[in-house]
Amino acid sequence: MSLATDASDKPTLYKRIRADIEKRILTGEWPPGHRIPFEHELVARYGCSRMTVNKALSELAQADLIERRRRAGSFVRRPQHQSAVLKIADIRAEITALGRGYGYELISRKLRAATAADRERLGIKKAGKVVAICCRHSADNVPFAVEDRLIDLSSVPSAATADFSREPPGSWLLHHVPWTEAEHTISAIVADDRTAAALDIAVGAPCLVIDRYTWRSARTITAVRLLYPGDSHRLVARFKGG
Amino acid sequence: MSLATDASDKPTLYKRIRADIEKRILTGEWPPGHRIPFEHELVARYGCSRMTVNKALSELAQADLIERRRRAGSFVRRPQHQSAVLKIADIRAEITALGRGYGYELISRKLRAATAADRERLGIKKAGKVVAICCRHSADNVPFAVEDRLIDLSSVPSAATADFSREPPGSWLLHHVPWTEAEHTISAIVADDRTAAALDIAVGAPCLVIDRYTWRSARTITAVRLLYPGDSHRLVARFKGG
DNA sequence: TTGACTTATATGTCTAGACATATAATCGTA
DNA sequence: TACGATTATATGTCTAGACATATAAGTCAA
Repeated sequence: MSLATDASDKPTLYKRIRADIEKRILTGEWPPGHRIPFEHELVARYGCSRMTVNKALSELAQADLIERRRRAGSFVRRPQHQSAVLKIADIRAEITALGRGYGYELISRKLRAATAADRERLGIKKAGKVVAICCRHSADNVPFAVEDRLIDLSSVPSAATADFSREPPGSWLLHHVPWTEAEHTISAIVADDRTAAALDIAVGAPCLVIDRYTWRSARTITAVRLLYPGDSHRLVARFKGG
Repeated sequence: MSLATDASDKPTLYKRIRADIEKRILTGEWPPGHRIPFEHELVARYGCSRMTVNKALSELAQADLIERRRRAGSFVRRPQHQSAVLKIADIRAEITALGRGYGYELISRKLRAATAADRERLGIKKAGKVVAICCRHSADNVPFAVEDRLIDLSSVPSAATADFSREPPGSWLLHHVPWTEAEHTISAIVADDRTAAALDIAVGAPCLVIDRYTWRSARTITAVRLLYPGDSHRLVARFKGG
């Protein structure tokens, strides 16, 4: 998410070249398929060495804004409408970023041998221990989301002794577990009795559901289901053609 | 030392350096916060010039895998909170990809001067004409989603004469409008009478809502609201660190 | 017309330097 | 001890070249 045309920092030459081209692409002046000037033409125009131009173009290519073809030149890529970047922030960070007071409440925490249901949810086969956590996040004392999480202790042994009564498990994991892969499934349900009570909404009110499975090198770390009041919470996925 | 994961294509040196580092990060060998070797150390290890090492590190920085700090060195970044790639395919393509029969039905199409509500929805101030479209997508003759769309004709004049009785507006726009930015907002509602009838579900059943605003260079092109039956449709967002 | 061969050329990668600049560390002083 | 000035150093940017390589385009023969 990097190439914003930042006017704040002093622009170096290659950044200016990159920004110039980016602007022409984004405004539609150079539509998809358009051949952008050859490196040697840009060298002449900006009066710099080829490496400088090359760096600008390489970054645009890495960002999928242009496509470079040997002997043929560099071309503006077609927008790829089928993907968008969905930012799902850590809930505490999300609420804090909104300038609202973050509240956290641990509802239950159980350490147990994985049941058949646990194993299925985590996609693991061997027996082992898990931590099951249920908690609630609130913003300015209004329920924001309820979280139902399972952590595989064989993947994250230190979660057994972590103090989740103060720190939300999501934040803790973010700081204790290195790079991961994850899959999110987003759906909608209507609130049942228990959910309605936890979120302080009416039974039958819509809820947004995010199921997230996180793993590292083919090993499931945690499975979590987040329930948000559907009419008040919104997930925003920003997309920039590419 | 490092084994090439793919022996098929000949890896260049800077790509090998980048891959070596990336691997150590992804496996957790170099956890978040870990300082990776200085450029001059990598220069010594790989026996190349500093520019070659610099190119590898710059790309890793552009991909947000590492953070570079002057005088201090380069450090492994924390996983990007939870940014995920959300695949929102063109609905026709999505249904076809599932091997199901795609059905499309134009419910209404109106060309009108933008009302105050239209202008607010599109975020435009000046008066102008818009096309309002309501349509339904189905898979194997089962309602899949209803679409409620507004297109700003001052941005896309050709939409006035496009034939939306055969081709869904989403597909049409994809092929006729160049580079865009978009923002998706995902929420949940319960079906009202009209929605329930259109989707052939019960009143009060949960629905997943996607509101998408598409613009080009600060100019809104189209605003669309898609309603899916919440218990049958799911959005999947896959995420991979880096 | 078609296929095989040749050539021209734009990009891909790399070098061995250079100076700029932000800042972590150190040192000196109040 | 606290704070301001100095220094050392890693990264940031850039140059003027070099050779490699994929491939569009042209050439020629069957």
